Amino acid sequence: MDKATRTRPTGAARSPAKAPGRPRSDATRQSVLRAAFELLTEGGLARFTIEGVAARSGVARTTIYRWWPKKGALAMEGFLEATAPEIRFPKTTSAVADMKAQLRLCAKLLRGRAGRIICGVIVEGQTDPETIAAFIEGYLQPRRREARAILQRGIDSGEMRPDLDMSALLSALYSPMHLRLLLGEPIDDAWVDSLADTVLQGCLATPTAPAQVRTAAPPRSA
Amino acid sequence: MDKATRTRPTGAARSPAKAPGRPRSDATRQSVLRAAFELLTEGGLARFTIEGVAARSGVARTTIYRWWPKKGALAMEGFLEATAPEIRFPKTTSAVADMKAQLRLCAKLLRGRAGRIICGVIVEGQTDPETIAAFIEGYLQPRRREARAILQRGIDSGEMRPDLDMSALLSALYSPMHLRLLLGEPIDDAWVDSLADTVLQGCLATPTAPAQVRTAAPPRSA
Amino acid sequence: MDKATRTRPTGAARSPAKAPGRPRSDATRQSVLRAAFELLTEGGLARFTIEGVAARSGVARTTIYRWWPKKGALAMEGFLEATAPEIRFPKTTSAVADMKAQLRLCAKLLRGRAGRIICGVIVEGQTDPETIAAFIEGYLQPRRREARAILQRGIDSGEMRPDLDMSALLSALYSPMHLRLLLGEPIDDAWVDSLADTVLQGCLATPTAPAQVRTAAPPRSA
Amino acid sequence: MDKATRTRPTGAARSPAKAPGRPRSDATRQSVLRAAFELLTEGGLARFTIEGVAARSGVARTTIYRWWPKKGALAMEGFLEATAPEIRFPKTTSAVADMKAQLRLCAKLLRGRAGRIICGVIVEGQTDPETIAAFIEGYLQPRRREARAILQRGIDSGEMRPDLDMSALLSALYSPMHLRLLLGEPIDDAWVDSLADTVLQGCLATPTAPAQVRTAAPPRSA
DNA sequence: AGGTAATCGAGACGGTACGTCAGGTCTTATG
DNA sequence: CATAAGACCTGACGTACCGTCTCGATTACCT
Repeated sequence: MDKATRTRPTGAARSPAKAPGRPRSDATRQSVLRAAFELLTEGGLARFTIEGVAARSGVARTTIYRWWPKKGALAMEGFLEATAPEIRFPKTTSAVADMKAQLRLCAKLLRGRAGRIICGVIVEGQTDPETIAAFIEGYLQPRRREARAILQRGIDSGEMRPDLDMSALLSALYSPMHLRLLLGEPIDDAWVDSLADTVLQGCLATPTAPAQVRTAAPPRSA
Repeated sequence: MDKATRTRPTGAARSPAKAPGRPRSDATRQSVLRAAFELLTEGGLARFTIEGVAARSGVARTTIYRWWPKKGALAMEGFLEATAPEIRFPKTTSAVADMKAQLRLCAKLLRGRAGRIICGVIVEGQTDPETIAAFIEGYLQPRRREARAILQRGIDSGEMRPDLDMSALLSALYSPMHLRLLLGEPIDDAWVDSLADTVLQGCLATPTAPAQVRTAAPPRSA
Repeated sequence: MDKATRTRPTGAARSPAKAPGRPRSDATRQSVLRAAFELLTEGGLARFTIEGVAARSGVARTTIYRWWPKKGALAMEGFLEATAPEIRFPKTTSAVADMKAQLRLCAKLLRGRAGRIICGVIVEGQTDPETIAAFIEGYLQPRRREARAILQRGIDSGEMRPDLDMSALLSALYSPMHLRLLLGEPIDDAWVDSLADTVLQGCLATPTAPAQVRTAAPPRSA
Repeated sequence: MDKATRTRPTGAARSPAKAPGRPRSDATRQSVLRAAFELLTEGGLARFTIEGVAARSGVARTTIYRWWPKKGALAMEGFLEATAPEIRFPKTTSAVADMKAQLRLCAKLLRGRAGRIICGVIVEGQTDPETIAAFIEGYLQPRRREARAILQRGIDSGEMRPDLDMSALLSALYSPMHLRLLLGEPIDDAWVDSLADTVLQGCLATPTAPAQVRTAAPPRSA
C-alpha cells in the first residue's frame, strides 16, 4: 500500500540503504497483521478492534495507528498477507472447466477464514473508500485478470463466442458468491457449479442442449 | 413487524382492544423511523447511531431501545417503511423485456437513497443474523418471487427454456448490482442491460445469434 | 460550584422535587472526591490523573468528566470537601495573639495533606482561570475575611493603628507561607511567628521596642 | 550549569581542553533555549513541551533529552539565559527608597514575559526538586542577597533598626508579588509600594507616623 | 590517513493519559 | 404501562507527549 512508499520513498531506488532513523521492525509488523487476522477470523468484526489487536499482538496502540491509520487498511493487509500464498490458479483443459475450477477454488476460500475477513473489509470499506479500493485492487482484480485470461483462451480456441461481454460475464460469475457470503448463506461447490453452468451456457460458440453444458464444453469438434 | 406482537401479546384481540397502560404512540414510532431513514440516507452508516436517531427524532433513547433492540432492526424497518411504496413492478411484454425492466427498476432504487440504507442493513447484518434474515425476507424475497413469476411466464410462453435453474439465474442477475453497490461502483442502466443480455442469452428456448438477443427476444414466432 | 446549578437549575426552588431523570448519585460524588483527595495527597500531582481517580474510586471516567470538566475543579472541590471541617478559627485575646494563632493554624494546614493539594490546585490553575478563581474564592477569601475581622477588632480596641492598609498587611502575612509551600521549604511555627512579629511590629498603635512585640501586644493599658 | 560537567567529566581541565569526540554545538544549545523561552512565553506551560521545543528549534528530540533530562531544567536555563541581562540593580539613596526601587523592578519583571516563565518553573518544580533548587539558587537568592545588602546599608546608616529579622522581612517583601503572579492577579507599582510601606513601617529605627513613611524614609535627620 | 569517540538528526517503539463518543442499563417521575 | 429525562458504566476511539531505543551521518581529536 503506502507503507511501502513510506519505507522506501523512491520507488526506483533499489539501493539497499537510505531510510534515516530507526528502521521499522518487521517483527512488529508481522505480529500485528497476524493478530488482526486472528481476531477477524475468530470474533469477526465485532472483536476486531485496534485495542484488541494491540493487546493480542503486544504492540503499542500508537504504533498500530502509525502504520494503519484506518482499520480497513489493517484488515486488508492482514488478509493479503495471510491468504496470498493460498491463491493457486488452476491448470488447463477446456476454458469452461478451468473457469469452474477457479470458481470452486474461490468458493473454498470464501468458506474458510478468509471469508470472514472479506466481510470485514467490505464493512470497513463502507466508511473508507481507500479500503474498498485496496480490496478491489488487491483481491478482486487479480482474480478477474486470471478469469479473463481463461475466457480469452476459450475464445481463441473457438470454444467460446468471440463477442463475450467479459466484464458482465465476470460479474455474473463472481458476484453471487460474494453476496452470499455477506448474507451468511452457504456457498457449496454444487451451487457454484450450477451457477457457472447457467451463466456459461449462453457463452459457448456452439449452443448446446442444456444437459450437455453440464459436462464441460466439447471444444469445437461437433 | 413484531412490535404488534410485543404490544399486545394477547394474540387474539386485534380489535381496538383495551391495553392496560398508556398505549404506544404511533407518532413516536413514525418519527423514529423517519429520523433513522434520514440519517442513514445522509451520513450513511457512520452517522447512523441510536443517539443520533434519538436526538433527531426527539424520542428518548430508552424508548428506541425498547422497540428496536438491534440497530439493524431499526434500519431495516425504516427502510421498508420508506421504500415499500416505491416498489413498482413492470407491466408485461416478453419475459426478457420484463426482466430487464425490473432489473433497471431495481438498479434505480439502489442508485437512490435506498441504496445507502441497504448497505447499512447489510453491514449491521454482519453482527446480527436477525437483521440479515429480515433483509432477505423483507427485501430480497419479494423481488425474487416476482422475478420468478416473470421467468415462469417466459417458460410457459415458450420464450425461455423450460429447464432453467431459476435460483442460480436469479443470483446471476441480482447479485452483481448489489455487490457493486457495496463496492461503491456505479450501477447505470447500460451496465444492467449488458449484464442481463449476457446472462439471459443462454436461457432462451431458441438460441439466437448474440446480436439478436440484444433487442429483446422475439416470442416464439421465428 | 456549578454542579449545584446543574442539579437544581432554579436556585430559589427549594421544593423537594424537580429534576427530571435519574438523580445524581451522591455516593459516586463522594467516592470521586475522596479518591481525588487521596491521590493528590499521596502521589501529589504526578499521580493525580483522571484515570487514576476513576480507577481508585471505581467511577467511570465519563462520569467524572461530566461533573468536573477540569481537573482543577475536581482538585479544588475535593480539597474543600475534605478540609472544610478542619478550618477552626481561634478564640480571642489580643488581636496580635489571635492573628498569630490563626497563622499557626494555617501553617499547620499547609504542612499537612492539604498542602499538597493546594499546590496541585495552583498548578492546575495555571492552565485554567476558573480553578484559580475557585481557589481564591473558596480558600483564600474566607481566611482573609476572618483575618480582617481580627485586625478590625484590634483597631477598635485601640491595640492597632487605625490607618492599616489591610490588604497589603494580609498579603505580607499570608503569602510567604504559601510561597514556601510551593518551593518545598519547611513552614514551622517559629518561622511563622518571626514573620508575624516582623510584619506586625509596625502596626501597633503604640510603637514598641522590638523585643516587646515578641510577647504579644498589651491592649491599650499602658 | 552542569552540562559542562557532563560534557567533560575531567573536572580539572576547564582550559580549552581535549574533548575526545565531536564537540557540543553551541548553535544547537542556543536555539533550543530560545525556542523554550518563546514557547513558555507565548503559550505558557500548556504549549511548553519537549516536542514543541524540538519542532520550533529544529533540534532533534534526542538531543534535547541528552542535555536537559528534566523539562524544568530547560525552562530554568532558558529563563536565566534570556533574563540575566535584564536584572539591573538600583543605585542608592535611602535604604527604604532603594528597597522600593528594587521591588518595583522585580514587579516589572514579573509583569513581563519572565513572569510566565517563573510560573512554569515553579510548576515544573512541583514534580522535580532540582528545578526548584535551581530556581531558588539562580533567581531568588541573587535578589535576596542584593536586598540584604540594601537593608544592611540601612542598618549601618542608622536608618533602620539593627534588630531586623532579615529573613522574615525579605519573605514579607518578596513573596506576595510572586504569589500574586501565580494567582494571576495584577502586580502594579502602587500595590508594591503600599506593601513596602506597610512592611517597612515597623523597621525604621525611629518609628514614624504612618503618613510620613509613605514619602520615603527621612535619612537619619530627626 | 585511519581510528576512536563523541554529537546530532531521524524516526520507530512502548507507554500513559487525554477527552470524546456510543452503547446499554438503571432510576426516577410524569401522562 | 409508555414515555421522557438523565445518570451511570463500559469499551473503544484517535491524539499528544513522554522517554527510550536504534540507526546513520558528522565532526572532531589522536594516533
